[in-house]
Amino acid sequence: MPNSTLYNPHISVDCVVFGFDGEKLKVMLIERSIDEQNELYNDKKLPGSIILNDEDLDEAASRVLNELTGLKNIYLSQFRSFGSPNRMTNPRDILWLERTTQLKIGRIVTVAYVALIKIDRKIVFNADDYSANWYDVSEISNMSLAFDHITIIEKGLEHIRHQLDVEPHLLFELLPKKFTISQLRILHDVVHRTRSDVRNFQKKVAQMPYLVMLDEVEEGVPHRAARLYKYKK
Amino acid sequence: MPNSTLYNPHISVDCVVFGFDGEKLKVMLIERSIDEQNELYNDKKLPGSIILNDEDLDEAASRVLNELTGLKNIYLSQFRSFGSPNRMTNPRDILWLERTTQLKIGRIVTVAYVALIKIDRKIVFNADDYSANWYDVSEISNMSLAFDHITIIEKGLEHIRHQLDVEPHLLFELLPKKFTISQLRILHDVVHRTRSDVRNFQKKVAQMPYLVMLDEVEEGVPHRAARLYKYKK
DNA sequence: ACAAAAGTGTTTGGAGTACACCCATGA
DNA sequence: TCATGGGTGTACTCCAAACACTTTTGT
Repeated sequence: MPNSTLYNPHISVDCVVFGFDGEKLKVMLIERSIDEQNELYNDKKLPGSIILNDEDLDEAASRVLNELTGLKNIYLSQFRSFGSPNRMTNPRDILWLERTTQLKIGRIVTVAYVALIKIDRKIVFNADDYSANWYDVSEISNMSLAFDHITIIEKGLEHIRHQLDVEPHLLFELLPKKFTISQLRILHDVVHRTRSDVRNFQKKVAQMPYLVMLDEVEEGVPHRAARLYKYKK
Repeated sequence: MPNSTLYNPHISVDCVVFGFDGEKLKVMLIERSIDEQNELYNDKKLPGSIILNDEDLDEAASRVLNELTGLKNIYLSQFRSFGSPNRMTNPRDILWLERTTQLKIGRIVTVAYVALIKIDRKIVFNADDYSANWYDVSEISNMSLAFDHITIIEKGLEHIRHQLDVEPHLLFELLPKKFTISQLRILHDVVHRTRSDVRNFQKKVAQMPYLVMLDEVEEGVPHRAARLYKYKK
């Protein structure tokens, strides 16, 4: 549990963790339960934490992801900070914060990150006192989330879309190690909200030096098996 | 002077303010003098401030710019936060902070903004206890700046270059209300570090719906006067 | 044999790039 | 009249987009 000499209770990090299940773009959220006058209230929040006193922001975000998933070397990129005084106005959020941190909390400015992870990695959700799940990004706007986390997810989505325009190879962070061109195309279309032509896509992909064709095909599909590829450096 | 009930001494904003003098891209820096054991030490810093307790981050950045220049409606965009514990390790910076704020200071996380302003606006630098000047961005790397402000400027420059790729009309924030195509081209080339062809540039510019030709030409030039344009919405 | 997705070329239009000369003005 | 920058058109290349049929494999 947080301790006031270790933690800096004025600054936090939050991670918008994206994944791809083969069809939809997903975000990882943590279930939160608050006992409020004997009523149990459930909602969701982003993975995050207030920072440690001797910790850099990037380190804090890595720590959060590692504590959550057990993974290291996840693509992680800071995209924006949120510090409006009204992000702390919901009494439920204040109550939850003071209970979980055991600290007196004023305004917290949060530094937001996006992370990209391969959903197929066997993720060990550290489920002692919470559980985490994947949700469609399209469902988020109807959900009940803590603080201003809906806004943070929306901005994170915008950011990663821009970033994927600039650095298309980041798509590979979301795919399994071995993948088919269809999977890559579907992912590309999901993030760019387009429907690209199969032939033109093959052409474009053929010019990517970092995409290497393997001597393997997919297995267990009820039709012609597609060739597998991997991302090289 | 800051007062601990008004100010939040854990979070600050810093502004990387860009301007264009017709030839070079400039950054605004504030002169700082520190009296250190009877030696006067001079260096420079970005305009910035710790935030007020009830103030949003964007508001704090606007306030800083307004206090500095007297202007409102300046283009301002948050681009990154800096919170490494070592940004506060120079004893000169700590000394300066505690003297100017009269507060006990631990680590400060700063939220950095870029701003674009028209250098021709008659800026009233609020020069009671400091003075501000424009410096070539190319000179910055050899200068002595407070905290991690060199890094912040470099990242701000990267950010605004990207942003100008995405939103080319932001260039007009740096030009006077009325300008020539040459001025626009030179500015474009300075920020993109290119040398574009005059004819091709005219062609490109002719397709910008928001660029309107005026019935005026520049004055006082020792050669054929160029047509003036303005930026419309 | 059939259902389902894999894989494969050509044409066309628009955008970017390269390139050189005459024009208007002030000194 | 000369020096200085202003203003203009054409040809080529390359990339993006549109578009339909044959192949492979499992059931």
